[in-house]
Amino acid sequence: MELAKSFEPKDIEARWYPRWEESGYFKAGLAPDKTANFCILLPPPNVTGTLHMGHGFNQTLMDALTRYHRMRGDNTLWQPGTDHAGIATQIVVERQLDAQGIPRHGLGREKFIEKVWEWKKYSGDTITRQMRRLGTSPDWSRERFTMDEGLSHSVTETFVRLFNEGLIYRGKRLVNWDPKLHTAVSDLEVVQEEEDGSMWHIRYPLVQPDNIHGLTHLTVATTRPETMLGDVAVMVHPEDERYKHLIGLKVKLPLCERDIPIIADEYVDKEFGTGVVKVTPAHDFNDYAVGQRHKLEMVSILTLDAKINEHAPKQYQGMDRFVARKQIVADLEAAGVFEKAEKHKLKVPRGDRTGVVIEPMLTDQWFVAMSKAGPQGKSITEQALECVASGEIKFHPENWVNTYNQWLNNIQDWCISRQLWWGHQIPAWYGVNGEVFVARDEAEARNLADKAGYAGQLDRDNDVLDTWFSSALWPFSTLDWDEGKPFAQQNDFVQRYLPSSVLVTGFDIIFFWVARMVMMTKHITGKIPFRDVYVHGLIRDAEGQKMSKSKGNVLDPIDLIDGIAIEDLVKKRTTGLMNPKQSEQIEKRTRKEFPVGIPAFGTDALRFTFASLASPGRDIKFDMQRCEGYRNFCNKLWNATRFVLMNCDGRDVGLDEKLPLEFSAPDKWMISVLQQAEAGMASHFADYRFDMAARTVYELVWNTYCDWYVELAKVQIANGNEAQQRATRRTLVRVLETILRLAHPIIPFITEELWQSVAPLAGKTGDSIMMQAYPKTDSSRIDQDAIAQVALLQEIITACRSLRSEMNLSPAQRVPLIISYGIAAGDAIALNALATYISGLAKLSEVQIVADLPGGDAAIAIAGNFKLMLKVEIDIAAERMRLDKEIERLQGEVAKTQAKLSNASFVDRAPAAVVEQERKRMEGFGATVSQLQMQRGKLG
RNA sequence: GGGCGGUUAGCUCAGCGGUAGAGCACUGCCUUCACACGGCAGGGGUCAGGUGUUCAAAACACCUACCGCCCACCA
Repeated sequence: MELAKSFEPKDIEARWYPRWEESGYFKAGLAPDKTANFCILLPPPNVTGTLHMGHGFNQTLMDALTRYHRMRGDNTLWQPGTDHAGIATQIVVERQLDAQGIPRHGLGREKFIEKVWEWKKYSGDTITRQMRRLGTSPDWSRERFTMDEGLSHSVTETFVRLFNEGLIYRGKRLVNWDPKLHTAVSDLEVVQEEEDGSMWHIRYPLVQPDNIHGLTHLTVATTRPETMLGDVAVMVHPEDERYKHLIGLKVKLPLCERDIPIIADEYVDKEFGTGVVKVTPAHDFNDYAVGQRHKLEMVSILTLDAKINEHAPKQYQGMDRFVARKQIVADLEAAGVFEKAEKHKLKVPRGDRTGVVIEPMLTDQWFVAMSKAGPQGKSITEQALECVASGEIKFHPENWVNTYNQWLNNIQDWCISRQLWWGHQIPAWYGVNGEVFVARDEAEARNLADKAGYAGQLDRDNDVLDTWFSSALWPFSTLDWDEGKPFAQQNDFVQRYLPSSVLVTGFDIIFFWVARMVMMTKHITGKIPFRDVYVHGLIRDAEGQKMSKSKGNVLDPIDLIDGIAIEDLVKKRTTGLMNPKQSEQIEKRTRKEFPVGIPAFGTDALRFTFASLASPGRDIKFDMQRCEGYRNFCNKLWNATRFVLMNCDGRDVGLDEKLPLEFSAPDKWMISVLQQAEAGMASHFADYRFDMAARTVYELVWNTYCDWYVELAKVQIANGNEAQQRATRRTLVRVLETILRLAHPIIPFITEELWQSVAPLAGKTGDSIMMQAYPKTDSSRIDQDAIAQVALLQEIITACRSLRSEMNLSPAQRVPLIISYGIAAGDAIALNALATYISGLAKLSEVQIVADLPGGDAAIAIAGNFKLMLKVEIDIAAERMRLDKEIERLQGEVAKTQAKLSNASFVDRAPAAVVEQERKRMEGFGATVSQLQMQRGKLG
């Protein structure tokens, strides 16, 4: 069976994935003989559509780890699943219904949820199909969804337990309200953006005359004049000389004609604005706190869709908040109490999903008490901080601990109720008089009600939980944790895989998800959710921009795998836009960036790209050219294998251990470098340095194996005796087989395909590379002598090739080389052993080894202790110049090392090895310079 | 206001105390019997600036400039 001339990934991928999956290779083993466990939780993708590049990146890294540990022989579980993503999914489905002219409310809750489940099926299937295309190897038989029965059970149990522990409570609080979605959102779902606005100065007339300073009014400054309709006081700093005598008096609230008190509060900054602040407790978080302190009334003046309500003067009722703002400013002006408007930059809170301005709104909501001590005597926040402080949970890179701690140390209670339809309905039932019964189901609620002496009707809370509430339970809910049992009595999977080994995630969800998993898992199970948190950067486009539909710069990982024609790409990017006006610009940009579309790179090339981009840092610019480079790399590996098979298949590759083997220095060198690469891979995987792992493989395959070893092996096969040829073929095959296993976690498809042909020649049996042992380094096979010999060989060959190139010799033209070993006659023997290699790789007609170079004009180079002379006609003037240049460069080096060595404190204080190294360098440079100068002298 | 990153070859980025590196791009030569998705040889950098620490700094410390991100209740 012969390999195709170049690597064509498509068929290979289509063939291997189903075979792996059907063979059950992805299944989490519970082999009793395996003691080490490895587990990764897939951050469940939202069922809002399809996977994007970020997922592809994240999943590639996890799959590499999973395959690595599986090959190492660990009991390995990669736990897959998807997230119902409450708000996000509801928005997607609503938008679809909208397009069909069906309003959500018209449909009714039950029907709507049916529609969402239909969508969930579609999206979930798409996601798992995409993951399969990426070659990921999670245990699909354990796939979970956050709204599965089992996981929903965990949600209810957790909610009830936290409620009973007093860690979940309900209350009327000021919360972030999204007037478009009609739901409360958490602090994290609000983004503060700096925008241009105005600061309006408004005069509030004093009710009583000011006998001391003779003021007639107080001027307040506000960025939101419409909220004045809900003002219940104005406040000043208690020590403010301008106003302190007015404290306790009243001002008249313009437009409303209410009298409101002047109060004193330290919160006021005397230097800012006018030093007088209006107080609107129902529509501002600061004012809410002030209101609490001063026991002020709360006047809510907005409806849930942010229109002015009945608590405001008639003329404003029903007006949208921004319309009302304009009207109010105009009315204030007319009333003569408007002083001025100044330009002002302010932070505007917007909903992260809708982009509309968030309104602080007084509503009944459920909260998790973040800082209240639970039954363990500590708050869940304290517990979460301790898990990291104690080192039980480690962040990689470490500095993310700061971010984590900082957030937890400033945390507010978590608003977990959402006024949505899609999600886990809150397990609380209400009596007609406001009685609250939190229970697992209605029967239990009834029971509680009976005990409390309430026999009336029970209505379940309509709200659902924040989607992150169920995500926070992911580490144990997916393992079928049984809330009724202690850890020791939990099932085998919990025993093995809680905590999991590592969480692989982007830094954007440290707060949303990572911290909350730690809090909830620790509180409910007593265990940490994972030992390591590997935090990676976020994939951006080639310009560093976030990829988003509205920017039209989204790339689909599948399009990089299969390729996509430009017309299709344009269509994909311009359909379904929220703002169709962007279409033209997006099309223009897309055509400019991808004039001919995207070629098919294949999964392996994409995965290799992801791995090599995984350097620690924040932004990762995705450059398609890199992908192309790694596609080329795959092709290189493919062709190297082709070469090996052409030379070894059907030949004696040393399978018979009784036959003699004669290993050369290059063979031993290759095996040595392989050991070093194996050690490198182990440490790179341990450190989550996928970039380094990819680089190690790249260099091993391309620079070491292909560029040097294969070329040297050609010489050995052509010139060696039987035992040497056998050893060469054996080394070629076995090193290649090992390389394939080393690379498999990153590039699974090509390595599997090639391994099938290479493995038998290497004496390996097995159905799949993914079930083979991962190569482990054996330092006893590192041969320093061979390494030194090949280094010299490379130096000589490179020097010859440089000379050839400088002489403008055609690669086909074979010329004679003379090497002088000078005074060290012993080196002649070593040289003799290398002569055939030099001749072969430097395209020489012959290699003469002599004590001293003959006279005559020729091209000269120095390598190690040897002088090399190419016997060719030379342009004497050019050769003089070349030598002068080289001498000059080397003299610079000599001067530099000389300066170092003549520095007494360097010689005294630097480690001896460093000094010795410098000395050697200088000697080397010095010797080379004098040799070259001699030659230069001959040229006159 | 607090915190965290970044600034290294034209581009994208490694390196994070001991001779400035890779990939891509660029130049020259080559259809050499694995690979033109290739081979060989090259050009290209006062490692943002400054001050320290050190025998030695791209790397460590401090400061400055610019870029970026996260958190935070200045109306």
